[in-house]
Amino acid sequence: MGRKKVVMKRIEKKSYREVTFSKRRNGLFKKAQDLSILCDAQVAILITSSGGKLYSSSTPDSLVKILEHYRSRLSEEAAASKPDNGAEVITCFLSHEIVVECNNYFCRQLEDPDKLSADDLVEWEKHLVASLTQIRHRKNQLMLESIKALQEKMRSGIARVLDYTTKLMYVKTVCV
Amino acid sequence: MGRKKVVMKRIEKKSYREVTFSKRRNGLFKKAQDLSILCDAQVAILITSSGGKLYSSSTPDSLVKILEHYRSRLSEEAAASKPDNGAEVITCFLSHEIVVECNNYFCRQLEDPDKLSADDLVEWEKHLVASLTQIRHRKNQLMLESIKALQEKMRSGIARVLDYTTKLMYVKTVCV
DNA sequence: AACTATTTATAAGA
DNA sequence: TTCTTATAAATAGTT
Repeated sequence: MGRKKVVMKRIEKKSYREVTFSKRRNGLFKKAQDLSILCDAQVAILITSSGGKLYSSSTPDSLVKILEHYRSRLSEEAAASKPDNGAEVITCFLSHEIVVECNNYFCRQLEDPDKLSADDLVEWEKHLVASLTQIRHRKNQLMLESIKALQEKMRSGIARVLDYTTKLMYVKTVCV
Repeated sequence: MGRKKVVMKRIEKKSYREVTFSKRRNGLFKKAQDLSILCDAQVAILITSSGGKLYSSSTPDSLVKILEHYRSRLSEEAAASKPDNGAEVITCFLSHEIVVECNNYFCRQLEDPDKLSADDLVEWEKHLVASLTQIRHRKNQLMLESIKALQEKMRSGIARVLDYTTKLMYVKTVCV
């Protein structure tokens, strides 16, 4: 959008590059805000210039909120019986599992590069979705088991103490 | 840019809103990429739709770095005052982003199969390993914290019971 | 998912 | 730097 069509390539001259950076950065932020208003979405943009300066279109809080939202969605299935740090732990575990699968898949592709077709990508997507479902299911199972085990531990621990106490009190009562 | 000038206000009709969201989201991502190429900048965008779906785009391999940078700043600022939820949130997001990048990477390879060189693969592997290490580290940290918290809970629970028992026994002893 | 009339963004010039 | 303006690019409404 200008007097001439721009070639998509790094602008070599520093002063031109900086002017364009400033203009387009503002344009991007404006478009982000429009999108946010029109479509009722939350948008966060982070930019680092080649000089290392950091620009952001949203307040730090809003970025955290967006990420927070994402996290709560990830662990929403566990929301009902959420222990202190359990959700975070298992969320990270889940991510770990995906990374491992990702890695394995990549290694398999390496062995046979011809296999990297569109059909394979579709399969890969299916695979990811299936894995996610499976992992979420397992995550829930593990969390519930973990919670039950801990509850049981606490209950039996306290029961033992109470039992001991009762006996002790009985003895005391009888003997005193 | 269209048949009519748009009023800057939430689009009420859901189907229109979704179409506009999709169009403008793509537009925003494209502009981000253009900015990145022309001005040699790193750009990361995070969007959550009103439906709660998460979208993100970033210049290759940069979102992780940008978020990492952001996270370290967040931790510095929050270190003195409040416990840092942002770090955890972003750690989880990082994991998500790895999956997205994996996907994106595959897509990029598809477009230009010649690019699938040994060097690229080595770089990618390094990247994955680094992410994995980071996530494992965080996972361990969180698990340890979780275990400590639970141990503390059990200890204090049993301590309360013992304390109560001691008092009860004292009363019994005194009164009987 | 395409198309196209318009609006919007912006490259170059002042 | 900021403004102006010709033109490229994005997209709202339509098909």
